[in-house]
Amino acid sequence: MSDGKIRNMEEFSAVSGISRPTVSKYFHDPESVRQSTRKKIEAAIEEYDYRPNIFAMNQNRKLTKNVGIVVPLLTDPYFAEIARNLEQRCIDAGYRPTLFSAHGDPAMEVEVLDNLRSLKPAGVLLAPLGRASDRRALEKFCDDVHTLIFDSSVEQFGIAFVGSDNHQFTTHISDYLCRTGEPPCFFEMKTPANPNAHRRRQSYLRAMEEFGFDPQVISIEGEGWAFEEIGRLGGHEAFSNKQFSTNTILCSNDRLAIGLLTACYEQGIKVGRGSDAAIRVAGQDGHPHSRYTCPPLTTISHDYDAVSKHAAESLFAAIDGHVEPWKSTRIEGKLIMRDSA
Amino acid sequence: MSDGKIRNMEEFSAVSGISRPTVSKYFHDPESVRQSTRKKIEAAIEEYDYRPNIFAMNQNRKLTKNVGIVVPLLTDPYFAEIARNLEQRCIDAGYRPTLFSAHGDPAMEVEVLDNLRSLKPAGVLLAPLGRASDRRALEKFCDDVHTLIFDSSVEQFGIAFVGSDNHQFTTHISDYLCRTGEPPCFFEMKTPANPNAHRRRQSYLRAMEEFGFDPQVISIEGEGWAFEEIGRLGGHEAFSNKQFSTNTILCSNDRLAIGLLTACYEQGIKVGRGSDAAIRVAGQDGHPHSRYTCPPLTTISHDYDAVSKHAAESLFAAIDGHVEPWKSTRIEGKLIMRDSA
DNA sequence: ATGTATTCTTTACGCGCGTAAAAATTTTGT
DNA sequence: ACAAAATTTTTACGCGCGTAAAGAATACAT
Repeated sequence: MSDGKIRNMEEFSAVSGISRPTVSKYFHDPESVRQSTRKKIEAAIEEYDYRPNIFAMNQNRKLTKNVGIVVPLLTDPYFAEIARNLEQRCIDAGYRPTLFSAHGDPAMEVEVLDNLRSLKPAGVLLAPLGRASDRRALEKFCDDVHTLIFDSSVEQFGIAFVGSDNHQFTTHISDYLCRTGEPPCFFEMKTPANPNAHRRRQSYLRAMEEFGFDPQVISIEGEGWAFEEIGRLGGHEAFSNKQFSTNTILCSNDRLAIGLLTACYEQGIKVGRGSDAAIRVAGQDGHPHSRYTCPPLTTISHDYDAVSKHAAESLFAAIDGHVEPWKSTRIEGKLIMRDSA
Repeated sequence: MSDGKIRNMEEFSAVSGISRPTVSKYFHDPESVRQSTRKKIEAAIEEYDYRPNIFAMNQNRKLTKNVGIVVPLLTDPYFAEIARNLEQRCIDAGYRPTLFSAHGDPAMEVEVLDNLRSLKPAGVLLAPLGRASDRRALEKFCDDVHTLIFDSSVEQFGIAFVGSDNHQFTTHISDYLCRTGEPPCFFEMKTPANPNAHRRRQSYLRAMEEFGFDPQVISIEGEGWAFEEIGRLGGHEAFSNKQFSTNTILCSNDRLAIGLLTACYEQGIKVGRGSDAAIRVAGQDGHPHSRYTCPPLTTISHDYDAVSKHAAESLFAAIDGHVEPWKSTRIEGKLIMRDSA
C-alpha cells in the first residue's frame, strides 16, 4: 500500500477498520450489516473509491447479481425500448444487467444463451426469436437458469411468460375500425418470424366473426425480420392484384404497416380517415416511429411499462425463491388513434 | 467426477491427457499449441462440452478478451446497427463484446464507464454522448483503457477517432441539392445533443459560400435525443413563421428530417422532386428507416461497414501493442437519391 | 544417429474474493 | 446488572483459473 491505492478487500478492510468477511457481507447486501458498521464502510469507500473485483465476486458467489436481457433484434426500436425499460428495472433492484441480441439469427441465439450461462446469471429475461428458435437449446437453458420469457411465448418454457394480449390488441383495433368505417382486411406475412402474428390472425378471424363481417386475410411472401421492406413489396403486389376487398387494412404489426404506407405513397394512394382518402391503415405495437409516418399511424400500443414491470418483478420473485406454477400473463394494449385510420 | 460432468480444468486436463497449463494456454490462444495437442483438446471439448470458468479466467489474465461497445442511445437504429457491426467484428476477432447504452444520460454514461472498467476490458469502442459527456470521467477512462472513439469526436481522447466525414456529407448533399433545384436552407437544432451537428452546419455555410449562394440556417428549440418530435415541432413553427427562403431543406440529420416530413404532412405541404411538390427535403445519416418515409428520404449515408471495420481494426491493433499517434479518420458517405429531393 | 529447437509437463504459487464455524464483542430487553 | 440476541471477528479453507521456471519429451534438421 505504498501509493494509497487499495488493491484488494484485505487492504480495504484494514483502512475501514472492519473485518474482511463483514466487508464482503456488506458488498453482498448493505442491509445485512448494522448501521454503524455500514457508515464506516461507506466512509472508507468514499475516501478510497474501492470496488471489489467483480470476477472474484462472481466466481465465488452461489448466486450472482447478473441478469441477462435477450432480445431477437436490437435494431427494432420496440425491442430496444423494452430492453431499456427492463435494464433500468434490474439496476433499480440491485442487479447488473447485460444486454444481448440474437440479431434475428437462431445460431446466434444459441450462442448468446451459452455465453449467458457462463455468467452464472441470477436470472434472464428472454424474448426468443420464436418459431426459428432452437427448441432444445431453449428448453435446456430454461431448465438451468431462472428464465422469464417475454414478448412471444414458446411452449411453457421458463418460470413464466409475460407479453401483450394479442387477442385484445387485434379485437380492440378491429372493433375500432369496424365502428369507424369499413371492416378491415388483415395484412400479414405468410411465414412470420414472430409467433405473435399467428395469434393476431386468429384473433382477427374471431373478431370479424363476432362482429358479423366476412374476414379477409392477405398473406404476403417474405422471410426474416425486415418487416418494412416485406410490407412495402407485399403492399405493391396486393394493390396490383386488387386483393383488398374493403378500404381498411389492419396490419399484423406496425413495421409491416410502415412498409405498406410506403407502398401507398409510391402508388399515389391517399391514406387517412378523411373522406378524401382512398384507404385507411392501422398497425399494432405502438412502435416508437409510428408517430412519424404519413399519416401518423393508428395503432394499438404495448404497455411497455406494465410489461417490463411485470416481467422484472416475476423474475426477481423467482430469484428470491418464490416458486410459483408456470403462468402466462398477457397485458392489454392501448389504442392510439391517429390519422391513418 | 462421479457423473461425467467436468467441473474444472484439472478434471478436463485428466480426460484430455494434456497438462493443465497447456490446456490453459490453448484456451488463451489455440494457435499457441501444436496441432496434435490441439486435436486432443478439441476432441475432449467435443466429448465433454467443457468451457473454462470465465470469472476465474478474467480475474487472472493480464489482458482479458473483453471489449466494450458503448453507444449514446440504443433506440436510435443508427447506433443499434453500427453496434451490431462492431459486435460481429469483435466476435470474429476472438473478443467477447459487451454492449452498453448511456440512454442519452450523462450520469448513465459515467456509470457505464465505471462498470466497464471493472470488466478489465482489452479495449472499448465508445460513441460518446458528446457535448453532455462528463469530460473528466471520459478523459480518465481513455487514459486507463484502450479506447477508440467513434461517431462524435471529443477532443483527442482515446487512441484514435473514427467517424463519418461530416464535411463531405454536408458538402456533397448541398452540392446535389443546388444542382437539382433551389439551394437548400439548413434545418438544425439550436442546441444539438450530438456535436456532429456543428460540423455539418459549418460545412453547409462553407459549401454555400463556395457555390455562390446565400446560406440560411433555421435553428429550432429542443433538448435531448427525441429528434423526430423536435423536428416536427420545429417544422411547424418554421413553416408558420415562413422561415424557409427556398423550397429546399437540408436537415442536420435524418431523424430531424423525419420529424419535418411529419410536419409537412400535417400542414398539407407536398414534398418531393416533382414539379407538383411544394418543397424538397433531404437528410443526413442513411438512417435505416429513411427508406420508408413519405416520400422516401434523400440522404447521405454513413458507410456503416467501413466505419465499423476501421474502428475495430484500429482498436485491435492498439490492443496488440501497435502504438500510433492519435489519429482522426473520417469516412466519406454515399449519397442516396430518393424521392424527397 | 546426434544436436538443436520447440513444446509440454511438473511443481508451485498467485489472484481476490465467499463463506463456514467457533469465539468474541456489542446491543437490546428485562 | 444480567441474560439473551444480534453482530462482528478470527481462523481457515475453498473456488477455478493464470503463469513462471526448471526439467522432460518430442519434433525437426543435419
